[in-house]
Amino acid sequence: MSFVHLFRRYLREQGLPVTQQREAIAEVVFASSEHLSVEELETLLRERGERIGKATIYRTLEMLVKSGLVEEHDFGEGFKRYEHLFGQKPVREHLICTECGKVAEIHSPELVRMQEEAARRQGFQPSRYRLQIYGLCADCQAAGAELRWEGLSCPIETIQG
Amino acid sequence: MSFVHLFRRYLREQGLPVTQQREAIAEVVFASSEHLSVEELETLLRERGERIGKATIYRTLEMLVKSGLVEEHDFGEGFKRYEHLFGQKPVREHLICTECGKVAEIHSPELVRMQEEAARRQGFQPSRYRLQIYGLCADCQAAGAELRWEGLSCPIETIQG
DNA sequence: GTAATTGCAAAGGATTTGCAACAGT
DNA sequence: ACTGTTGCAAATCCTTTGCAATTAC
Repeated sequence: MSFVHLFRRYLREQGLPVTQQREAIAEVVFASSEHLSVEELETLLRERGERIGKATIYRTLEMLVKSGLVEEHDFGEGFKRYEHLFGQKPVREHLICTECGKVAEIHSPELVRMQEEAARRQGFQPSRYRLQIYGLCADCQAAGAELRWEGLSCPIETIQG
Repeated sequence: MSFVHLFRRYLREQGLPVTQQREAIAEVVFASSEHLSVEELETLLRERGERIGKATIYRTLEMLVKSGLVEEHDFGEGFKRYEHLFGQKPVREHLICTECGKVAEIHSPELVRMQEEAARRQGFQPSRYRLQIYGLCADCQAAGAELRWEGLSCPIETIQG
């Protein structure tokens, strides 16, 4: 696993021990292309025969995030999810279906460029960003779901126009 | 407070009682142009002489969000913040300083348009969105702060291609 | 009057922390 | 050897929930 190697390098640079647990956690995180919750991570580790305490998982994820190799997400589920930044999809733009909870990704370099510009225009030096678009996925639209504005009509045009 | 009126209307439409507590909470939320936490909201209410339980605050905020008049934010602080959607700034694009925690806003209609397009291109019907850009604000740059990539060099260019 | 809300305190769920035993350098 | 980690359980933080007393309609 070449990405695990990057984490090992990071640990050494920081003078921190490279432990079995840290390697196992990094391997599972880098092997998955999903947005993993701590719960899911624990299950995957157990399936691999590793029995690692939750505290260690949290502590290692914190390091992975600090190292810049992994990113933390919050999709409003009440817990965090983690995703490594290497390999297939260097994307952090998410489409979140308010009906079924499915998360899809967008990849739009122009969007990224425009965001950076907008930030710089305000004297801000951007390092990373996160875009979440809520709405209905194609399937739920087909299934006849309605956007949930239970209240006053308040579509995107009104709010953001 | 004209916005409180909208909330009253929403409650009546839903056949729900308009209580003193609900009005007081709505007044404070609509009177502020900040991103309020429940803690802050409670303090503001107490300063106004209102003594309202946290449970009621949470329950009322849930309704305000459902009504479409208020939006919930999560800046990764471990708790939520709430912001009403009317009045001054119809914006939900945030610049978050990783050094001092300050939150600034962007307003960029082209960005909004481009995001909607990107979503629609994938068959997604967007309703609302949220953009968070992390980095250094102008002040912290001036104060000599460095972007906190404590680990491997991993700037925005590398990650986002 | 009736049905819904309030507020307290207790429960809940995710994450963190203290500390003795243990592993990495 | 020495410093830092692990893992458990307890603690913590935000948020939700149960229920008797209260309020809106």
